[in-house]
Amino acid sequence: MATLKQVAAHAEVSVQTVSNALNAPHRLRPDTLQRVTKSIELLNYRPNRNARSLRTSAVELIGYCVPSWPDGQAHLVMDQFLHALCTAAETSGRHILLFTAPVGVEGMPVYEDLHARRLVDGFVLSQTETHDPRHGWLKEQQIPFVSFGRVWKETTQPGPYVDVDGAGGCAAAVRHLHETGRRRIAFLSWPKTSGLAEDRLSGWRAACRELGLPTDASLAVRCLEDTIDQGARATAELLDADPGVDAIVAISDILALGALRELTRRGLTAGVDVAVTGFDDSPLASVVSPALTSIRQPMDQIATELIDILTTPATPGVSTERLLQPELVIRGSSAPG
Amino acid sequence: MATLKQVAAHAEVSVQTVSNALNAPHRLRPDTLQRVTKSIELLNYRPNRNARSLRTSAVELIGYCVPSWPDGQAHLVMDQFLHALCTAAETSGRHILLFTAPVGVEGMPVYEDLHARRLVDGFVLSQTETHDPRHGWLKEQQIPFVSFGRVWKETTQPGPYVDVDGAGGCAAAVRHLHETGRRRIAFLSWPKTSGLAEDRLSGWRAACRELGLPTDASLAVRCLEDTIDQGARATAELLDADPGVDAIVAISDILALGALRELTRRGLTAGVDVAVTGFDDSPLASVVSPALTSIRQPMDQIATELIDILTTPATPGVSTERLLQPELVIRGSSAPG
DNA sequence: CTGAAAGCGCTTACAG
DNA sequence: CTGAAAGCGCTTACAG
Repeated sequence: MATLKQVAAHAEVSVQTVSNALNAPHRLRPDTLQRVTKSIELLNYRPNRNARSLRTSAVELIGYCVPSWPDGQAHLVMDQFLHALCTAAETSGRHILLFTAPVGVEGMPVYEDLHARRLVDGFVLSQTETHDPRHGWLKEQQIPFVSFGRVWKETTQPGPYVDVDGAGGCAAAVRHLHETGRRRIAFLSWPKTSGLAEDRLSGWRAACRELGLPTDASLAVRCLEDTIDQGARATAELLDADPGVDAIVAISDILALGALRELTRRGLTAGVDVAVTGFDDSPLASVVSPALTSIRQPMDQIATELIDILTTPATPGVSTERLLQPELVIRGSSAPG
Repeated sequence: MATLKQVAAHAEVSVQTVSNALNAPHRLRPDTLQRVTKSIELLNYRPNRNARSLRTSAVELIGYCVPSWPDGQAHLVMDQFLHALCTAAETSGRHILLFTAPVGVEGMPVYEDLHARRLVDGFVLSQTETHDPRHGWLKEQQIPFVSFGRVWKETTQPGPYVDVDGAGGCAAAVRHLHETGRRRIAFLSWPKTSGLAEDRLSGWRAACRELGLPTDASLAVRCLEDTIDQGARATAELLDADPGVDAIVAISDILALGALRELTRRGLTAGVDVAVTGFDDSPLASVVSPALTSIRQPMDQIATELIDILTTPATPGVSTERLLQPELVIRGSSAPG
């Protein structure tokens, strides 16, 4: 493995000059630069990142805690997110370091340790929970971070974030359903304790009101778990109580799949008799039949913004609170043919 | 941020002694050790990993290339795998570094670069393909790696691997179905070009023969894509051609879900009229109704073995080719009630 | 059991 | 535009 020193000897310049050739090429005379570059290639030289990091005290590594899930709960878009995050990090010359940590405040010593030992420069948080304690903790410790997702039920956000406008997404789904002739649109939701659920629900309610559609309490159903069974059961209750329902906006693809199953069981055709939409545009959406209309989070953009915020020094006038618009992907479950 | 030097000054010993307190505590007199330990805690000292790595030229980081998937293809157990891999790495004092790379041999410069710049000590490969070029390339470059999955259609494996006995898993599924009274067991597979598919298929065939069950060519159906639609279509063809089929072993959970859908469509009850099994025990398996019997890969053990092989110096007599047995998780789709 | 010293491979003021 | 030198924070023979 060649070192700076060897390259310098080979090119007959000082190590400083080789370093400059790599990090500030404009400082070299073109002929010197070319000579040095040639030696670098010839010796197949690669700067040792550890030496560099030791000197600059920047490791160009970003920590991300791999979520762990209760049994049967899937994170169907995690591979999309990780891929996007990784790509965005690489575009800025960085990489993602994965780690595990206990949920909540118990996990914070792990974050602190990784940062103190200089394994990472900062963190990307996700799976933000209502009253998530991590953000405030990291802020207090002055450890750099950015959050994918707002901290719900806080008056002010405890740090920079990127998030998707769930209310906007659900409102767009309602408008699409209205345009295609639906007039009694139900909402399949999660428990009230979820800030995420309340956000999305509010989008459904606002859009329905705007369009003069009903928003009876009975049209908004809560599922305790994010499973197909729960989605199917809630749909059954909904249709039993109110046979006039002609569309269902589900807060997740999984619940939407449950709705589709219940429709099939009743001999109804999704997209014809009752329209259904999901959320996340997970791989499942395009794999069922009819394919599921779903609200897609712009993963690449999310990842780019996260890395941008984390790696750009705070600039007055540049907001570090960014709300992105999701995209409604229309398929057969809401628009047959 | 405290340094070794500061801790040494505080404890009134040399830096060497502090270093020993951390890395070889048995070398210190108990009272010295205690004094040093106290100073470490008091100053909240954490060794700088970059300095250590520069000195020892080991970064304790393992590279893993995040797979990217064609649209609609999900990797439903990737989060389980990553979580297990991360945990196993941490148990050995290491971490996972994520990166992206082009598929096949085009990606190799990325691997080489990461290793040359000392961002990682070695690699864990997965998503092994038939005639995968990566293994041989890394071996030639003497870059440490271990593979999750054999390289199919090679006579000898080009390096250490951990894999799951797909044939054994499918054979276990067949035996379970036979025990519960099934006598005409079909197999839902992928194209012949997939070594993985041939392995699993061979287990189905061997177990059927052993039990005196039919293995007609018409009982083994190929699906071109791993989608629910394809699984449903193949199941329809199968049942049309051979109404006597009373069980289906599917090579993936997705295809199994397709089979379940087709059974429902025909008014048949999965687990009663026709038994169905899947592969991977993905989160989907427990989310459908009836829940899906599936062949579970032992992710924690896989991850532990991978990290063990990668971090243990080659020892004569210790095999670095490890084939693990999957576990059949029995649910309603093959055993109602 | 403990200490003084060299060196891992870089970057960066500073001087010429 | 280029070079000599210090130093980032560790580990590790070596000597006492």
